Amino acid sequence: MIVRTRFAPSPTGYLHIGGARTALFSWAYARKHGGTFILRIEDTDLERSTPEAVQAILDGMTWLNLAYDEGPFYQMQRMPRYKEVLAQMLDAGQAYYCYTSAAELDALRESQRAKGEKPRYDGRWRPEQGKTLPAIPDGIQPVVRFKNPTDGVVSWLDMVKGEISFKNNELDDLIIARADGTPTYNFCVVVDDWDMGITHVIRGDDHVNNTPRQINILTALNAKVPNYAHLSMILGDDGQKLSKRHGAVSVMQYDEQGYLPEAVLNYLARLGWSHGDDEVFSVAQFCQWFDLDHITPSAAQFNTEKLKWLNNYYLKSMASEQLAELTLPRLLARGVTVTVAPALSAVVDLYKERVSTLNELADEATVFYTNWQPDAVLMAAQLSEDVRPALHDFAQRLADLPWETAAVAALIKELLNQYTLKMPKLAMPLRLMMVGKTHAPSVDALVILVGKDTLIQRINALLNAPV
RNA sequence: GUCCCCAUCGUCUAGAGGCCUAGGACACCGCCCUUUCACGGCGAUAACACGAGUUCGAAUCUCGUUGGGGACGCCA
Repeated sequence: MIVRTRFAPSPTGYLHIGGARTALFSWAYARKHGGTFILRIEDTDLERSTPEAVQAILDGMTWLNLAYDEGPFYQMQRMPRYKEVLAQMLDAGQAYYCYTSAAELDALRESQRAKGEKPRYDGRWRPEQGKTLPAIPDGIQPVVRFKNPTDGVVSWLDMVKGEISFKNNELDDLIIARADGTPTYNFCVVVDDWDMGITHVIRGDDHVNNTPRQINILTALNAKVPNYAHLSMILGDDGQKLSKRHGAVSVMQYDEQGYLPEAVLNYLARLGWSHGDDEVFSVAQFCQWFDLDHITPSAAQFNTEKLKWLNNYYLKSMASEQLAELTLPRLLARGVTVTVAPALSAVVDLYKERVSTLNELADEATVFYTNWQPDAVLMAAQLSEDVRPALHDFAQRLADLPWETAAVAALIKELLNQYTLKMPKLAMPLRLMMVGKTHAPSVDALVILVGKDTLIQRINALLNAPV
């Protein structure tokens, strides 16, 4: 069997983190089995679907580097096919017209709820042997309903959750075409999965309840029922459900915040799936390891701290030249241009292991390419009188020092000895001068980055400043 | 309300009846490295929701309880 999976988002918003994981798992399953991954846009809801949302989904998948082998297919472009199958089912008596108005349906549901029953269609227009149907009312466009089996059970072996079964008498005759003739979600999915030869439906577990209905329609159509794998949902950092109002951020927002796609992918892969104790792995490795047997059936809480840790890992593993290229646009976005020394790659090299996002990297780098003054209060607190002569000497001797960290370190040691100073006394004012803060990389490395002239000038300015 | 699903450290998870005195990772705490911060190294704290049953033996199987989630649209 050649594996065929699909990702089938509805274009009503951006690609959020849960959708991204569903796409990732579907994609990885196809990759693992040498199969085909299909992108299908479920845009039958004209009210809410937008071209912008389609683009946002495409952008998200591109950023994550999840390429599809077929598609994107748009359901709105498959109308003739749906109508064909609809007509066929009507002919075969597997579906029927229902003239119940929306208002009547509302009333029905309300009374059922009041009685503590599950709201469902009562089958009043369902044709049965020996049953007299109501007279067809004037002025009502009928919907088409699927004639769901009334007894027995529908069950399937879910590849994540195990056996799941529903009694058919719990299911009602769902609407498969609206009064305006357009097909509804559960029907389109069935026809598409069937036509596209989908072998594995990997989707969010909010679809578990749709599955028995889809299986029944598939069976009526004499179509092969695919395998199903229902992924549990992702909860926010606080354990709350992700929603538009609450933290359901677009994957592109992770890009904006400075996360690397490989880190997000790695994080998402480990959220609900595991391969023993492995935590950090490449996409290629993931594709080899991925399976549906090791997916947790329970919901998973998103943990930004761990994502940051992973992002830091990928950041510091990356070649500094490449990292500099990724950081440059973020500096430009801050209005910072990199036209003078030091080379951005050198700055990035020094800072990459101490930041967790590209944005933090850009923030740290800013200080090397802008004009600024160290905070006077901080400086006053760090600069003691006995350090001044040492600083003065330092500036003097910098002038013809070989420009490498070892030489700077040796010079600093020598001055400390000469003036019997402790390292922090000299290092802290220097750090403040060079990067504006005391928590910073080692002084010798910073000296090299800041540059001879700049540093000498800053030391002199400091020493000459009125106290 | 009805149906469906879920339940191991704070979080993500390992775990397929004996390898479990429950392992790893993030976070937190401590120590080491160190000129600060970070990185790195070492270490500590920390969990099988509860109750029955099956079994010589249960985190693992069954049932129940509790708790959580999802679904119940002419949305997808």
